[in-house]
Amino acid sequence: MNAPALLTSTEENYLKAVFALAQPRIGTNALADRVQTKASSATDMIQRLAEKGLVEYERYRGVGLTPSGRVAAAAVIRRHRLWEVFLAEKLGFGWHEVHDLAEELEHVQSPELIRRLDAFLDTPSYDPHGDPIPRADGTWPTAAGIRLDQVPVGQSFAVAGAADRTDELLDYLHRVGMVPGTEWTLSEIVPFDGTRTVQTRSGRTLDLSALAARHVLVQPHESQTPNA
Amino acid sequence: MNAPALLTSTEENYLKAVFALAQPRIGTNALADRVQTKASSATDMIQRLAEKGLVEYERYRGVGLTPSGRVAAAAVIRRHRLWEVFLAEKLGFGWHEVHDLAEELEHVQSPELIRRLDAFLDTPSYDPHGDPIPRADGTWPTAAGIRLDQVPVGQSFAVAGAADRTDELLDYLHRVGMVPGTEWTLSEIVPFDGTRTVQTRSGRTLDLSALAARHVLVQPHESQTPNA
DNA sequence: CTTTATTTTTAGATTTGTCTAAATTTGAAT
DNA sequence: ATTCAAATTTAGACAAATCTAAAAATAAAG
Ligand SMILES: [Mn+2]
Ligand SMILES: [Mn+2]
Ligand SMILES: [Mn+2]
Ligand SMILES: [Mn+2]
Repeated sequence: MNAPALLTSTEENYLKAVFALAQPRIGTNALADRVQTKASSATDMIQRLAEKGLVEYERYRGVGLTPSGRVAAAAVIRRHRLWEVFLAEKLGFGWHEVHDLAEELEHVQSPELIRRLDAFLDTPSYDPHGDPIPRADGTWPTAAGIRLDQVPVGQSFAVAGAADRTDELLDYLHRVGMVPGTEWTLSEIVPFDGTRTVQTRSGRTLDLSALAARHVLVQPHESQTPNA
Repeated sequence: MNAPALLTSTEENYLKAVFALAQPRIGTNALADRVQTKASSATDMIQRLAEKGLVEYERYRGVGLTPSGRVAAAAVIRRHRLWEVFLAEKLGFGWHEVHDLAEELEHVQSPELIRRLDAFLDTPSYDPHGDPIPRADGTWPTAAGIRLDQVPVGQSFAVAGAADRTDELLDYLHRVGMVPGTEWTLSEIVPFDGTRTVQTRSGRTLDLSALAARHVLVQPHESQTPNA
């Protein structure tokens, strides 16, 4: 049971990609796509990770994480998301800007650094995108919320996160002010196309397409049933 | 006048080493020593940096920085020392622990990150070791202080830094409480061997060898000439 | 001035991560 | 069953960074 050998930044990036995409396995092309490389390179790396016991790999059949691979991936994701919280909360970056920076910071190797960063940030459970931050013991907080398209009319809620990390989505939500922590009430659902109208306490209203609503995660408040 | 091409972590580490050691030139062995590698590897890297115009290199004659090499080195040192301040001030690391972590963090490439980190730390002028932090415009604050062995008896002062970064020195000073920001008065110099006795306002005294005194940088207060 | 010791550079090999192009395998469609 | 297209793997090459061992230049002694 020797301590897990240190991984390179590249290996860590591949592990995260396998974690994100494997259900329970993922093919070489999709993986290569995710880590911005070619399928042949992905095959190479997968074979090396398989020898280290981090992924289980069967030729032509795809790749998945082993238990120890899952542990390693969770550690990287923990670092990534803690840095994202730091960048957003302490340095004032927008949620659409933090990912690329965290992608580099996550590879700085030091358990003590992460312990102290975690404490400095008051042990957050979710990152600025609403994604759960694995705990130091490897367990995961439960998902941050439900999708806005599943909220009934009249319900008020706080924005908890976004369902994916594309720049288009994050920039849009940032621009219209639907960022984590803001408070809204769903005032209408247009039957024709599912468009949602939401409003702030101060009365500002905003229309969201059904597609957009499907990509916003929210935390509903206890329902103040309008009239009993 | 294209923007300076991005440098690898390794190139940045070599540049810092040349900056630290070249006065005005440094040999391959000393350089290799500093970056923990072999002379042959250092030669390779130097030749590549020379082609990029960052060092001036003459075979068998040693290597020094060009003006643009000095600019690049200052930028790396700025990042390194800002991260050191962050680690010490915000995360509570001791001054003897911050260097190795900063050695990694300094390579994260993002001008905006450094701008915001600098502001978050209130634009510090010195790092936890008392070394000056190059400003965003590339200029340098003046040195933090004078050596303790040059302070006269009766003089009070604040510890500003250490004259080198060896673990032995930093651990020792940390253990006896002579860390940056602490206040002392020099009460005696033993004529025989130059031992210094210093004391805190609360009366705690501490003896420092002449050797140790030579490695502590201090900021003297205006002299309260004991009796006019 | 020669010889010797030191420093520095080259030559050749290795590891990591990547690429293109060619060869295999798989799975789906006739 | 054949044929075909897509996915995947191999083969071979390359750049970055490193190493060891051998060659070359410089500096120091004699
Ligand atoms: Mn990354
Ligand atoms: Mn995130
Ligand atoms: Mn470094
Ligand atoms: Mn320092």
